[in-house]
Amino acid sequence: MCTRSINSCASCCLRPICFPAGVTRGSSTVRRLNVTHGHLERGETLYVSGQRCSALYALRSGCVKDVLTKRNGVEALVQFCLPGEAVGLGCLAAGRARSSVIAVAASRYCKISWASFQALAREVPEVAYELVRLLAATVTATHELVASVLKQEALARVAELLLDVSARLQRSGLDGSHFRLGLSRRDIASYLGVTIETVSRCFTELDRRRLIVVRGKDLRLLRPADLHLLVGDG
Amino acid sequence: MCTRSINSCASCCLRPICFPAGVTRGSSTVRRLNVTHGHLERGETLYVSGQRCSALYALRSGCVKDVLTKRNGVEALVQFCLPGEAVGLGCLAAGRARSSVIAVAASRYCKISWASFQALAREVPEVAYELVRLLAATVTATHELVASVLKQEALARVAELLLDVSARLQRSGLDGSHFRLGLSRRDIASYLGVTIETVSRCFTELDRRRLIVVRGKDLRLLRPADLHLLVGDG
DNA sequence: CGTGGCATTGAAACAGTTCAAAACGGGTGG
DNA sequence: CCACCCGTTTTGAACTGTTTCAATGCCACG
Repeated sequence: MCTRSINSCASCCLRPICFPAGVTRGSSTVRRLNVTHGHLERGETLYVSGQRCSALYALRSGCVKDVLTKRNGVEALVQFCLPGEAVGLGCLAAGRARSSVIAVAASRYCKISWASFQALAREVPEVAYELVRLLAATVTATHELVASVLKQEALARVAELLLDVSARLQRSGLDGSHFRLGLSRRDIASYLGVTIETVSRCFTELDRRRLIVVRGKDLRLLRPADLHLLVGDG
Repeated sequence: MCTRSINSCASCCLRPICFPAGVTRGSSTVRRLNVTHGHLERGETLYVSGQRCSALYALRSGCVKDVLTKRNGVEALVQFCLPGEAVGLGCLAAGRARSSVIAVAASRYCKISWASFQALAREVPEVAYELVRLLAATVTATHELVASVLKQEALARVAELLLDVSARLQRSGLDGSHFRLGLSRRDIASYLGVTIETVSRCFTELDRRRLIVVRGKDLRLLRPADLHLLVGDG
């Protein structure tokens, strides 16, 4: 991941919004959404916590992380996005971002302003329902991942993360068995709730067991079935 | 909590949907939503995983838990709802529930079918945006709680849970400093990703430190400020 | 008044953290 | 193009918190 790119809207999760099913007006709906494009270099931010922000973003390529800073200054990586995925839907809650979105690799994205979205939704109610569906899916996906991660040991947490990334890449039509994970060990550690040393040891152990091949950030899943076994997905 | 009840729609999180701001048609909108009521005895289910289900639910009283069962049979409590909160919004993603909702105390609820919701949303687009807002708020709240819980030790996790419950009860106009937590130790342990023994020891320890008073499921928060200190909300 | 589920407590085993040091890797400047 | 340097990653060893296993206590219910 994070080096790959989706090359069409076909596998983008905002597709149901840009190209609502049953609306045969061709590209007229997407044109009315005023989709703008942008790109971020590694380390640049899409928006930062506290900033006014109401828009839909979809990642076209690269990888961004969603970082939450607590009052005591502790940072936590709460989410990361791969090509084809929606970014930072949480900011729709208050119109003000509660977390910062930072590129961990050079990235390109699409942006739909909330005003444009509303304008289209007024004429085509289905697009609003699609957004509801997308958000609900985000909720369930988060719940499932958390439930899995929270009650497993470190090795299984790392395996879970890899399988999650793999499945998400495949959903976007990318290679799920061999990818570059832009997140640093620190990012992964924060996301999984363990220390960077533990993450490193887990990668080493999974490699030693021949379940994956680790070469820095380049990863190859050798035996996904055994990884699933490890995380208890039987 | 869980014995209390909200006695009006004023503090219900579906209020913006049932009574959209700016719509002065009085109760006509809520009437068109065909809100139905129901109640559950302790242990009864609102719906179970796999069941067709597309509706908005709001809890009026009691307490329900949202349980996710993995393929290997392991269950995880991914969420629980207090009076005034929306239940199981995740099922809107696929129209089929991926988790089961079970009452941990006798509960009453309101139900709005998806069809009724759509019918109203077609005329009053704002209600769709309100649902989007509600879902987005769920996403951020989940992220914040997970980020907090995942990287803290057991004692802080329990403290975090208590503060979360307290804040949510207050948001619904209920007493946030003295409540009955319907969840069993097993439920809490599952939710926090620790064992029941650890949960028990944490309650004992918080009681010993005079931060809370524990009498079974009846809890009293004595020094919320110190609890916040403990979880790093300084 | 027993019975069974739930909660608490204790002691030993273990996984993960912490602290410290060495190895690696990517970028810069000579 | 190589040497150097900084930040990141890996590895090691001691320590800490959590789990595990086992026993006891408690309360509701039949």
